[in-house]
Amino acid sequence: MLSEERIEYYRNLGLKITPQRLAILEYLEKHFTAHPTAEDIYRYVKERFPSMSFATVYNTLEALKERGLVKELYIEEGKKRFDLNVQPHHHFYCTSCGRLIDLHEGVKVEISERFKNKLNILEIRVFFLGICDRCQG
Amino acid sequence: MLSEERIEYYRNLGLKITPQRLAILEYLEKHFTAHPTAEDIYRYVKERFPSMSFATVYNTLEALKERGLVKELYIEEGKKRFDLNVQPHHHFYCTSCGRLIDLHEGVKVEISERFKNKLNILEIRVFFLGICDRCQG
DNA sequence: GTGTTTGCAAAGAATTTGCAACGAA
DNA sequence: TTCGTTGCAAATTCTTTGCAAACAC
Repeated sequence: MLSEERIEYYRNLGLKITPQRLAILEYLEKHFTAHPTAEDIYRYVKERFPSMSFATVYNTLEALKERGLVKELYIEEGKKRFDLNVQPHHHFYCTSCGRLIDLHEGVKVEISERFKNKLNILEIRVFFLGICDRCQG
Repeated sequence: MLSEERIEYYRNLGLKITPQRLAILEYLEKHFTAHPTAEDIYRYVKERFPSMSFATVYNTLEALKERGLVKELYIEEGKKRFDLNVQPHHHFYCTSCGRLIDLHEGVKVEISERFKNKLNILEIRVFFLGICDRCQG
């Protein structure tokens, strides 16, 4: 359940707040680090809104993306994942279970002066592949 | 045109060398850093083999992947790109022109002990987004 | 009331699969 | 000869689009 302030926040960004959008936003806020696919969101929201269609999921996510509220990710699969966390951060992907883990600190990237001068780097994403703690031994 | 040694190398990996596969391998070797999509490869090879189908492109790439000769990449789009360069390296993606540039050196990643202990990291991929030299100014 | 959103169905893009004919070794 | 490959077409998966009815504001 989103607070009135939260709803107002989204409304002030120019989003018309429909019940469907509320449900999608609730899902995203509740599963902040889950990197859901459109399918994940659809399945969840469909329970409360049986008439919900994929078009609405994609429309809403597109509207959120335009306002900088979500980021699209393509991770080792031919489908989008949506990340409500738009703060720069990195990801660890478990090749065993497919889990995607956010890494906010403990990662530092150094770049040579040559690249810094040649390329205008706006964002750095580090993607780790390996076996997560749960899948080990 | 692939050399006999090169062809023998592929054959020794258990690949049956058909003319179609030769054309695909030639394309990949000639465009080593191009990160082509299946479509790119298809278009090129179709010129010499008008009967070429996407199924053959995908089949061949799958066979190459199984032998560790290509890597699949998903970069900011819902389609695969194929990288013949399987040596660990990083990528710069130009958000202006879509060009993907290989970075082999000048990039260093430091990880905290905590992550190193918790997660079994097998591969690190750094993905830079920004404006490439050609698109600046 | 106005303009946006919803949701259906259809279209589109990328990839995969089934299978008969073919061809490399 | 044998078994893997080719290539067509159909199926699948994911995403987008057109449009009339519904709804937020």
